[in-house]
Amino acid sequence: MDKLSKHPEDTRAFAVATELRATIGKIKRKVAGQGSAADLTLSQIAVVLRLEQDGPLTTSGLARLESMRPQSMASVVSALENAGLISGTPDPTDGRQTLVSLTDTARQWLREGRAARQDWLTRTIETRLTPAEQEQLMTAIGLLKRLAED
Amino acid sequence: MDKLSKHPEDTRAFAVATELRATIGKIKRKVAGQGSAADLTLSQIAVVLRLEQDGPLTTSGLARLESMRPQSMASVVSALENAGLISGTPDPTDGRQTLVSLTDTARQWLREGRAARQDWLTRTIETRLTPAEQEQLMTAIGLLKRLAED
DNA sequence: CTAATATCAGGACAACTGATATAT
DNA sequence: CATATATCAGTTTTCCTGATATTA
Repeated sequence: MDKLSKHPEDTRAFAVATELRATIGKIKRKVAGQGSAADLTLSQIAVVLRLEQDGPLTTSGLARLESMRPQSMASVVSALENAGLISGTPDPTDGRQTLVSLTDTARQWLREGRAARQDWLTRTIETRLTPAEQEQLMTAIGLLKRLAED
Repeated sequence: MDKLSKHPEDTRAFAVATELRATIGKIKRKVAGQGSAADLTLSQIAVVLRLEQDGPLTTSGLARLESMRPQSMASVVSALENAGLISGTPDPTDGRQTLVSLTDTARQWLREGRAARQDWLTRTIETRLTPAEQEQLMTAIGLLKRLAED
């Protein structure tokens, strides 16, 4: 086979990957630099969102789903617990596990989008992108999620 | 005005922002976890790309363009210098400044996409997205860049 | 005994802030 | 003197690895 010779698709994917890497880095810095939504980190927001979609999970389960070590997830979870957004209850059938779930505070926060107007990223998406472009971006986020799986 | 009442667009932008935050965090961890392209960090790749597009720049100029402190950019620049991808020459007209530019090695690296086939992100984009989806993603990256400016 | 979960301890990295020296 | 650049030093944040206890 000539798998080692140049393929146009290869270079295209490389260009997309390179641009993506550079842009993700910059956005992440921007977001971290601003106060951001209710002062949650990217990982913390990911956990809240995950619990909303999938229901109660253990720390290890969350770690697997978010491509993170259980020890790292533990600190994210404890930060959210201190913020009153999640609470853990021991699993009655398995003494090792602690099931983590959203508090009513967290659900209300999500439902009302309370932090939306103070959130730099939300404001920027609102002001710099047309509604059509916002939908385009949401579709692309679906593609990014696919890349992040496995 | 009723700017404080609920606007459907607000919640939509907030949803996009929340999904984007969560997904960016996960992708960044994935990319950092794998070896990645020639073992450059996201910031380092952003700098190489920036120099390719805009030509030689000072450390402070790069910091401004990438939304980073000059001190932080300095360490990125020195890492790239050690890797032989950029070189700095003192500005003859302004003794304070050092102009940073790409080496031939870096240009060749970009031109050939040499690291493409060992690069996790490139491989994943190739295998998990159709060519049409890759173009869709590239378009969305343009939108993300717009968000990251200013 | 093996596997999975949680947790404690220490470390690496990339960004930050503050302070200082130098050149314009 | 005011401004801009570069750099030194210390800190924070987020994630990592390694080791240990506990439960299934």
